[in-house]
Amino acid sequence: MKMHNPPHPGEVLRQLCLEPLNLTVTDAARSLGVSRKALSSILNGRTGISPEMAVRLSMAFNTSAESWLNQQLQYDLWHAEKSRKSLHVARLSAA
Amino acid sequence: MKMHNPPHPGEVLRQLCLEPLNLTVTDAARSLGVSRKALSSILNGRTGISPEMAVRLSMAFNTSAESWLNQQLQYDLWHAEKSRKSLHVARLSAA
DNA sequence: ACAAGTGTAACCTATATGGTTACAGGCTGC
DNA sequence: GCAGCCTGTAACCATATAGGTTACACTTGT
Repeated sequence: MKMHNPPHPGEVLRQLCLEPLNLTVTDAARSLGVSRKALSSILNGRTGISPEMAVRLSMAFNTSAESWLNQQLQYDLWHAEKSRKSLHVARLSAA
Repeated sequence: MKMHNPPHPGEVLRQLCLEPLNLTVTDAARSLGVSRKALSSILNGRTGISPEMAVRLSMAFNTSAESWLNQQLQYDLWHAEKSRKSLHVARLSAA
């Protein structure tokens, strides 16, 4: 049912990529070709994973770009669903 | 392999939701609770599907918000992959 | 004490979403 | 012909996001 608060992709990135390799934020950012601030912002849940960042992560960690964007999608969607009740939309489909 | 240029979600929206119900852009926008310009911009591939818009579509057409965002993800990712070669990223993982 | 790593604030930029208004073109019916 | 409706879109606005640089304070290890 996927009803639980999905973690921010930044948490996953830190736990699954940086920590196992004992990478510092500074070093990882340098390798990714982004600023230390950009990576820190993701790791601390302040910024989402952009399509370009997903491609960078896939290159550096030999993973799937789609999986990163999918985690971001789940995270964004979960928060968007919280405002579902406040949107006034008329039903147009059959049922 | 999903290697083909994915269609913009706006095309799909028009063909699968508006046309079957004989909905005008004006009427659909009113029902969705957004401006006619916002919907037109999506239908013509100029704007992506935002999380909030995905929830609106799911309410109006009794569909899954996730499916709309997934289509958007595929579309965005396909374009982001095109710049993969121009990004300088150092490999950090094992292989 | 000093160096390294970290989070983050302040500032800049570019881009994206979406609203309102207004216009021009295409139909359709009278 | 003309009125009415639908459409795309331009111009303008506000807001939010992503990312860059610089600088600062804090913590930790040597």
